[in-house]
Amino acid sequence: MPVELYNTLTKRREEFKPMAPGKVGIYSCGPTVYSHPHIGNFRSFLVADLLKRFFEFKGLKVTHIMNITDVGHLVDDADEGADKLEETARKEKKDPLEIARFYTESFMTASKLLNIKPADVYPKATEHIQEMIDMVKTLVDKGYAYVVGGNIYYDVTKFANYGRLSGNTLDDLNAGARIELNPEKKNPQDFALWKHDPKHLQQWDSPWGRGFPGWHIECSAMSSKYLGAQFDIHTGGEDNIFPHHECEIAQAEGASGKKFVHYWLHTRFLLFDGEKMSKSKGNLYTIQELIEKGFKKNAIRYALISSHYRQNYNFTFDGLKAAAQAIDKIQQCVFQLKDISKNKESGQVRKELQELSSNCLAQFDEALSDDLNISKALAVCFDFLREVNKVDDANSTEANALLDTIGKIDSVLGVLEKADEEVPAQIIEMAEKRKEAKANKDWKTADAMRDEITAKGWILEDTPGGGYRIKRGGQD
RNA sequence: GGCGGCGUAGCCAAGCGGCCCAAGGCGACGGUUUGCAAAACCGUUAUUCGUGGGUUCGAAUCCCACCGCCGCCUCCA
Repeated sequence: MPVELYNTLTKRREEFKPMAPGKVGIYSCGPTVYSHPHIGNFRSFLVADLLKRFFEFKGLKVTHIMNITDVGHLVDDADEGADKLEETARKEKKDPLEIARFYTESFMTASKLLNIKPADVYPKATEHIQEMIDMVKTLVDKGYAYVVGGNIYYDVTKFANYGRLSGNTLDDLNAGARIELNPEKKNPQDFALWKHDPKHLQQWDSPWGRGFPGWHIECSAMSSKYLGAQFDIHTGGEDNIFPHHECEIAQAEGASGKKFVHYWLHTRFLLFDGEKMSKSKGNLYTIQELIEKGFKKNAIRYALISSHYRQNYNFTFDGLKAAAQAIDKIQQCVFQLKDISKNKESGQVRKELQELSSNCLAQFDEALSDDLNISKALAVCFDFLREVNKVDDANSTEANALLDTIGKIDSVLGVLEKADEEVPAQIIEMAEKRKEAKANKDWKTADAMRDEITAKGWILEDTPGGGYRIKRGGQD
């Protein structure tokens, strides 16, 4: 089944053809580590994760690179030299690298909580200064860039395709006229490749004196290093389209003379309660904060991946609760199947169940192949679950086969708990007491036990065979 | 000012010319089941897709206008 993806570069859906058969190279714009990444950042990272897991589901070998920006981006294009990382460093009176390390750790922790598969390499900008200098040198040598004092600028008029990704033209950009004129630049749209500013905390030696790299060069340099001058897919948030990715293309293609990236995927912004997320509105939640509020980590993951990546998703606490319910629906089915798998005889897998599984997987594949149509894919998943729940005479072999199918789906979704949650001995004791009371038809004691378990934050459900399932209580 | 996206049930969200009197999830209501619950299953919950026109044998899907929301053009996933 061929995969179709919407390519920002061509502004249409295209069949995905990897450069090397069976292999995919993906570069994702990662976090700038001057603060805790929030749910919006993670939506974009989760889209990359979903894409990667889906390719792996289809049997492709994925090489995934995600950069860690530990050199701050400039706040503006004027010569102020203040950047976010530096700002935080000055405010917290810490070394920029110390800040970067702290927030990188925060990012990694949250990624793990969200069950994001680690990238193969997380290159740090500060560890690739030499690669950036080399690329800048090439651009100067080839005439794409010019030196003014200790600063290097990219001359956008030298790169014919500048604006192709974003749809901007130089004329339109000039009409925007929100750019402060910098007398050093030949054209207002020229962007910095290397900057000189003695006030800057992070400085490196270069052929043009001490300074620091411009905003965009790190991604061009690092992606080329780890994936080659040409690679398959580049992902990021919609805000990256311009100027960041536009400039990346100009740099990489200027330096190599080859087409840089074949497919550009951009994730649309997340809204919170219908509003743009921003610091002033106080709705920039981090993953850790949501977990502290009592929401489950897999519900956060589900909520963030459950709508199409090219659509604004309105993130709400109610949505998070709905997500938790949806996951429990899957989890419940898994629980029943495991129960059957343990307690029933083995046997043949009926043809109709084989077909149920293979149809489900084929439709799931088809849905995601359709530009990652996750809504359709989830619908397939729940339709399958309904059919499975109707089967009341499965043998253990069949249960295992169905579990295997759910496992394959979850290898992409990544929302199921790997192991059954550790239930405290005290709770199990109460559940056993209830079981005994039930056997004696002592409903009063049985109900009291169940209430007590509920009060302790757990939920006890009876199963038809006289057994029970204990699960974590809801959030809030 | 330039470029782009969106508006589908109480909420989230597919569908993008006939299979649609429109998937799926959450919620609600009724039923089966259960000691009672929960879960599961069955059924109900949009004859209608922001509004008004048009094209077409046929439109949620195409065109036009209008209204509303959002994003980018400036650090931002």
